[in-house]
Amino acid sequence: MSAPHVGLRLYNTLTRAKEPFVPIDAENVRMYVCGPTVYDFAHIGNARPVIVFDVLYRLLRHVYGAAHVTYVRNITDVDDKINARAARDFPGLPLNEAIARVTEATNAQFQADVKALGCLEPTAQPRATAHIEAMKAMIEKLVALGVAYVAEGHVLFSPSEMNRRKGPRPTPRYGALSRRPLDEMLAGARVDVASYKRDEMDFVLWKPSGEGEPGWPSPAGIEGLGRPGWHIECSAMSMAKLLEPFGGGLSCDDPQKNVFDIHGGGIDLVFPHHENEIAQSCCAFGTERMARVWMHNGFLQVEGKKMSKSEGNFVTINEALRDWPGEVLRFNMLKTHYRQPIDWTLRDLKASQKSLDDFYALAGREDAPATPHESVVAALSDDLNTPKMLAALASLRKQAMTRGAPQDFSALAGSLRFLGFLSMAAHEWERPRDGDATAPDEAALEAAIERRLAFIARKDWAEADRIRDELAARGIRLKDGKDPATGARVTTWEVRR
RNA sequence: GGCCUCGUGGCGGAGUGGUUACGCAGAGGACUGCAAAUCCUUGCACGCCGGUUCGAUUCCGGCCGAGGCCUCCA
Repeated sequence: MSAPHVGLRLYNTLTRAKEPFVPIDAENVRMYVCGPTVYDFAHIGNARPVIVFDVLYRLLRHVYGAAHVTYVRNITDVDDKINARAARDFPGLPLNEAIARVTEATNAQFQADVKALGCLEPTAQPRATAHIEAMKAMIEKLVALGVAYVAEGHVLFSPSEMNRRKGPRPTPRYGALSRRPLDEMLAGARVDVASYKRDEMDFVLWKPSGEGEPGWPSPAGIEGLGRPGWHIECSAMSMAKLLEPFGGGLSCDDPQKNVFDIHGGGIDLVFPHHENEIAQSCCAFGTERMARVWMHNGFLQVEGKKMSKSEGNFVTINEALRDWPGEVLRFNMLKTHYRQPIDWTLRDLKASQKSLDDFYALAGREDAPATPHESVVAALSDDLNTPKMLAALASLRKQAMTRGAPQDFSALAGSLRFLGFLSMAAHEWERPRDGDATAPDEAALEAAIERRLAFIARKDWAEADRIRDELAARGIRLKDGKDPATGARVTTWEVRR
């Protein structure tokens, strides 16, 4: 493995402070990020954590070695929203089949979307439906410990019971992550007051499935079929992928083995989802923490407004990819620090496109390995400061441009590749993408350029400009350059967005 | 009501107790038949009021303002 890295600092929501990152085991750095619920197209807001934690994944691989980082991003494929969607879209099919259609199609779309955004595949992408047994085992453990109880076919977790416990090992206070005292939550609670709950704040670990709902045999003590609550899914899947393969798990008494390094997600998940995950996992394992570092990305607005279907500014990744190369969306996302709110605007997208055009033109032909310059690593090591990283890239660009210096853009190219950019060949980037209705006939275009150059040679400016104007009307901009050796005019073109 | 984040130049967005990133846009220049592109140069800021300090945009307090979460949500 590479040398221990002392510079990485990450903001930890648990402590509300930037802290030096020290992995539990530098040979096995482990990160879990809450993934999508696959019931509909992912929107551009969903893309933010995917891109942000992809950058962190790349950084961790760089620091600790690619073979020493495990990145898990789950797929939630059991959820009442999925059921509703399946019933709506496939009314004629048996529900289980309809659900399978919805989750398969949505997941395939999601995978294609995030790949287009330049994201590496996580080490594992566990599906909830493949980990029902782990969830049940965890639920049974929580019931046995007395922090969860069975009522009317449900299993409920009791935060107040958790806070009453004084075991040999301290568990965190419920509410420690979101910093809200339990009694205050109760006072202002706007949660379902269901008859089977002992307490308003109790949340569901397992619920019974009625006719026409997906179901699995219930945990011990409950008859019939049921399905898991949302929160237990992540506790079980992180256990299955980040604890058990490394010697931890429900049968392991060593608390040290039942904590992983980083847990990420959107800031809206802090409460209740992550609070509940912590409650479940820490009680089940008798640990003080579920993960050492909790990271949360800020929200995204579109043109200054909260994205919503009623506002009509709801943008799916898929739609955005029709208008922009994935790398432009990725670049645009990284212009803002991940904890800040980001305003997604057309204006910024255009600027991002321009920046990438520039990078491709300068460094797109370099075949440098995907190794980041130290200045890029330094910027990212400061809590993923991507704006500072962009300044570092600008500096690399400037250094290479400096008059008299060799035109070596390999540091820039290597850094961009490391960050998931420059994945296309430069000439591919400059050409319109497949399916673009405005894609010109390149042969005809080259011929027109030749004709124009001929007119220029005769100083027939009127005819030469006429050709340029005609092309411009079709959205094609000509750029005249000089061959550095001969001084001859060299004309290139680009499609204006 | 509770918890949290943030207020930096036309815009985006870093950072710092004193020499004020970076990008886009703007201005001037070079180049060009004219443009575009490219290159060079360049103007513009730290919400308000106090305090600490030799000195604060940077630390502390207050105020004003914006946003988020507390319900499914990235």
